[in-house]
Parts: sequence; structure tokens; C-alpha cells
Amino acid sequence: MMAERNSDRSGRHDRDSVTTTALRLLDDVGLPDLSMRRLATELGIQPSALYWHFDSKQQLLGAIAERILSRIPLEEHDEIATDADVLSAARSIRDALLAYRDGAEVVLSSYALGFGVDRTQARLRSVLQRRASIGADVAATTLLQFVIGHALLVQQRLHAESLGATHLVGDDTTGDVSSVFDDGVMLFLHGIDAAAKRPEDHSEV
Amino acid sequence: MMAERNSDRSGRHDRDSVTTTALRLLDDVGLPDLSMRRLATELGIQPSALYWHFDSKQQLLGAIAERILSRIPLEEHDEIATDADVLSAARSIRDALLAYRDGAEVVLSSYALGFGVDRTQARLRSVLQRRASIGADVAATTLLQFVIGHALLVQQRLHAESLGATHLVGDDTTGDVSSVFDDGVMLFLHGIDAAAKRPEDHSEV
DNA sequence: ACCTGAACACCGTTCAAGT
DNA sequence: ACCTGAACACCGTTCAAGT
Repeated sequence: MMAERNSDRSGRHDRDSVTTTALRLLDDVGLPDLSMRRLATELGIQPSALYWHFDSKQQLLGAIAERILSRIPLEEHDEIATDADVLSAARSIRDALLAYRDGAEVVLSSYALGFGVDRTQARLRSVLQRRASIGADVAATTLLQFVIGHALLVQQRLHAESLGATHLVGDDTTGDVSSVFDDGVMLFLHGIDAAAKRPEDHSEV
Repeated sequence: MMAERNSDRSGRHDRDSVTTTALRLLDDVGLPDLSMRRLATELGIQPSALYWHFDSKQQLLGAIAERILSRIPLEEHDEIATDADVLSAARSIRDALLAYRDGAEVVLSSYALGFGVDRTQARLRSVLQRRASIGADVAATTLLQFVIGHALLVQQRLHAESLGATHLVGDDTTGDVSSVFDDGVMLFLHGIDAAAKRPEDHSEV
């Protein structure tokens, strides 16, 4: 019922236009239904044609992941980072992951292969650099793992809700999702400050 | 080259024995190669026979997820929770997720459907209950999201390493994985304590 | 209670060949 | 430079039928 070959005016495609259509298709149907064959149909070409543009589906997903993460602004200002700065950095990463359906899962699946890692890592590290005395990269890594875990669980819940099963998970007892996120980030920040005040008391347990 | 029907001595299977074989197969070949057809071959039966035991592959994965999470000890002692108690609670969840190949991903995929949620949630909440004045469930949710994100990224990296691409990710600049985990948990704990001392100063930004 | 056999509607990927 | 056509080796799932 949809029009075929709708991404471009010309009959032929390149890496970028294919990625654009793939990203839209992902948002429409979700990751489990994003198949090479379905994407090819959407583009009005044969499935095999996709392998001229990409070596594999995994590589296509990597290109999608980079598009998703490109929403993260790299630097706003470089004065001393306030609580609000760190919070907005964390939010910008979360927002990028949540902007497209199953975005967090796509990014996760490509993350270890190196797609768009620099951007996310750099964003957090730079804002934490002039804040944490304990070690900006430990703090950045921890915060990033929290953000990714958060986004994955949020989208996982959306996935379940769209399957009819309503709120089987128990943790919606705690207010709305985004304020829990903010609280989580602030927990981190206070932890960093506390670690700066009394350092080296948490190495062994 | 492997022996067929190796999970049980009797010729027929039940839900539990199928789950056991599936869990072992998961650990051997990983989630992408854990197919219903391959599992059936491993059990020495036809693929269709699996649908007598489970309604769908998703339901089978749910059973696997519950097995994985059953490694989490529920309660050790109920005195006042020290730093070490919280840390060991977080570790026990992480260890369960990391105990089997792709365990974190399996748990994530079943999490929103309610498999084994109570166990993980309860473990953290109970230990944080008599610690955080700010709200044990916010703290538990945040910590849980961190633990899941951590485990997913660790296994994602293992996945990438087994594909030959060695250390493309940048965050191994920070020591070994498990000490970064511990540091992350401690960051949380200090944040909780700090929030208890100066409450209500982080609501709006 | 547990399983077979056959079928349906799909996958990702390769490769020679076309324009 | 970009695509077709045909094939290969797979998927999850259903369903009548067997024991």
C-alpha cells in the first residue's frame, strides 16, 4: 500500500540514500522487521543490490548507528561544567538513542565494532574532565553504561507494550521515566563529588 | 561431530530438560546461532516438537532468562547494609548476566515480558531499603540499569573480539573491567549518601 | 504426553551477468 | 557505477497425523 522507491528522485541509490531509507524503515517497523529484503523492496531494487553498497547487514546497521549518534551535539561551551551541563550531556545521548525505534539496540549491536564510539565517549568525557578529580574516564564510562542501560530498558518496555502485555514490569512504581533518569544522573554527580572529597576509601572491599 | 540427544537418559523431553540443553547450547554457540532447528537437532528431535513444550522461541528465551537469573542469591542477612553488601548485591547480578554467553542480551530481551524481574529488582531494593533515605526504588532502578548496561557492553566487546577485530573500543584505557564496575557502584553509593545529606537540591535544573 | 513429516512464508549472502 | 536473476543454506511456525 506504500509507494515504492520513495527515498530519492533519481532511479539509482548510493550509500547515504540507502542508509536514510533504512533509518526510516527502522523507525516504522522496528529492528526485528528490518530485513535486507524488505529494505530492498522499499527502495524498489533487488536484495542483492544492497550488497553493492554494504558488505553485510551488520555494516548497514553500523551506518545507521552512526546516523543515530550524529544527533549528539559535540560541544556547547567550554567553561567549567555545572550539574546542568553534565545532565544535559547525558540527556543528549539518551535522546539520540530514543529518537528512533529500537535505536539503543542498534547502537549497542554496532558499538563494539567502533561505530560512533568516539562521539558518545568524547561528549561525556569532555564535560566530566574539569569536574571529577577521581578520574574522568571512569566516571564517563560508568555514566555511559547507565545511559545505555536506561535507554535499552525504556525501549524494551515500549516493545512489550506494543505487544499488548501492559506494564508487566514492576519499576513503573517510581514516577515517570525521565525524572528517574535525571535522578540517576544526579546520583552519579554527587558520587563523583563525594569521591573527590574522600578519595581512596573505596578501592578494596 | 557431537553426540546427538545428550541431555537426558530417557528418549523424551520436558520443559526443563529442553531449557537445560538450550542454555548449554547458548553458552556454546551464542545467541545468534541459537536457533530452534539447531536446538532440535541437539535434542535429537524435529523442530516442530519444540512447539509442544513452548509456544514460541521468545517463551523459550524467557525460560532461559529465568534460569540465568536464578543464580542471584536472594538474601544473605538482614542487618544494616554496608557498602560491601550493596557492592556484592550488584556483583551477584552482574555475575549472573556474565555467567553464560550473551546472557545479558537474553535477559534484556525477556525483561520487559516480566521474566525474572522480581528477583533482580528485589535483590537490589532490599539491600538499598535500609540505606537510602532518598528513595530505595529510584536508587535500585538506577543501579540496575547501570549493571545491565555494563554487562551488555562487556559481552558486546567479547562478541567483537571473537570476530577478530581487536580492541576497537576506546574505553579499555581505564584499567580492567571489573574494577571499573566496582568504582561505578561506589560512585552510586556515595551519590546516595550525598543525596541523603542535602536532599531536594537536585529536582530542577 | 510427546513426537514426526510436510509445508508456508520468510531470512542473509554470493555470484555471474546485465546496462 | 549500480543493478538483475537465480541460487544456496538457512530461519520460525503451523498442523495434521502418528505412538
